[in-house]
Amino acid sequence: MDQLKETLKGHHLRTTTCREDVLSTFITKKNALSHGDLEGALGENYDRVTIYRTLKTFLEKGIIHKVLDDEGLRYALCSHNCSEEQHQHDHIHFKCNACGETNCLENLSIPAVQLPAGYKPQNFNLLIQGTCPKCN
Amino acid sequence: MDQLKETLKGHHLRTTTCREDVLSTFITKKNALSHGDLEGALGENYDRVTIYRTLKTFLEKGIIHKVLDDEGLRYALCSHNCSEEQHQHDHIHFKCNACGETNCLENLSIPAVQLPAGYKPQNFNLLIQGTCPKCN
DNA sequence: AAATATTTTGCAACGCGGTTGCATGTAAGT
DNA sequence: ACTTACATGCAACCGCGTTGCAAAATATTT
Repeated sequence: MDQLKETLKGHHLRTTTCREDVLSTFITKKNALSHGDLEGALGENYDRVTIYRTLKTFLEKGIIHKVLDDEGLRYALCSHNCSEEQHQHDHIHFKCNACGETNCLENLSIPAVQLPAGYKPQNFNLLIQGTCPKCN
Repeated sequence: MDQLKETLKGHHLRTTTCREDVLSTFITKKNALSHGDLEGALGENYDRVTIYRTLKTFLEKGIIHKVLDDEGLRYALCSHNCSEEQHQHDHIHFKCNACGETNCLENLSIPAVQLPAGYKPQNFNLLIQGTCPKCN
């Protein structure tokens, strides 16, 4: 059975060509994508709104996660298989100021931070900006 | 001489009532503010556009900085006197999921992260979400 | 294989956040 | 007080994202 269909079914989603194409785009381009990126790649075939809705359902089902950015929202594949119930919440992303790409740094964990008394942290989001290996 | 006027002059800005009021709002409310927050507080007196432009100039002059958020852009006062040339770039912000407030954690420094080879970091932005002391 | 129930898509329209152009008003230097 | 340079208000506009609804596609049942 097709890999894409399998992933969609695993998250209790009907397989449609739009969902397959969006998922496929996330897999081949590995960096974080904005709605505009996807519209640029697939906009000929699908309506803007459909892409928005696809992103929304993928978010809800735990297939992708939001990526914080200083200039707009992006999305990236969840590494460990997240589901609707359980979600891996800590992320480190690196944004290259030269090429503009944002990538997840999967294997890093966020070091402990000494919070002042009374603060109860639930999840962490670290955005590091600089120059990536390709642009050095 | 007035504190507000002095700060504005220090950053080479003309003193206008709008700038004084926006700056004053940032000082009294201590948390990060969105444009909407400011419009709610001062909207009777000033045009939306003027508030946008005030935020933009404050950003450029180093009086405030952007605060990343999962649902929209906010701004907060720069702690150490930043200027147009020099800017303190590392920030830790805590967003309370209960009351919705976002605050800068000024005295913390971001712990070192072991980046893969080739990545050259320039600045760090850490967003921690959870529950703040007031909402515990 | 055909019929049904359910979900997804496309289209149009809308709302919100933010920006730009331009004429008027205001602050600061002489 | 006069002048110059900058700041404001207004109107219009753009882009991102959402919603309602009818038509199309998917999955399920017989």
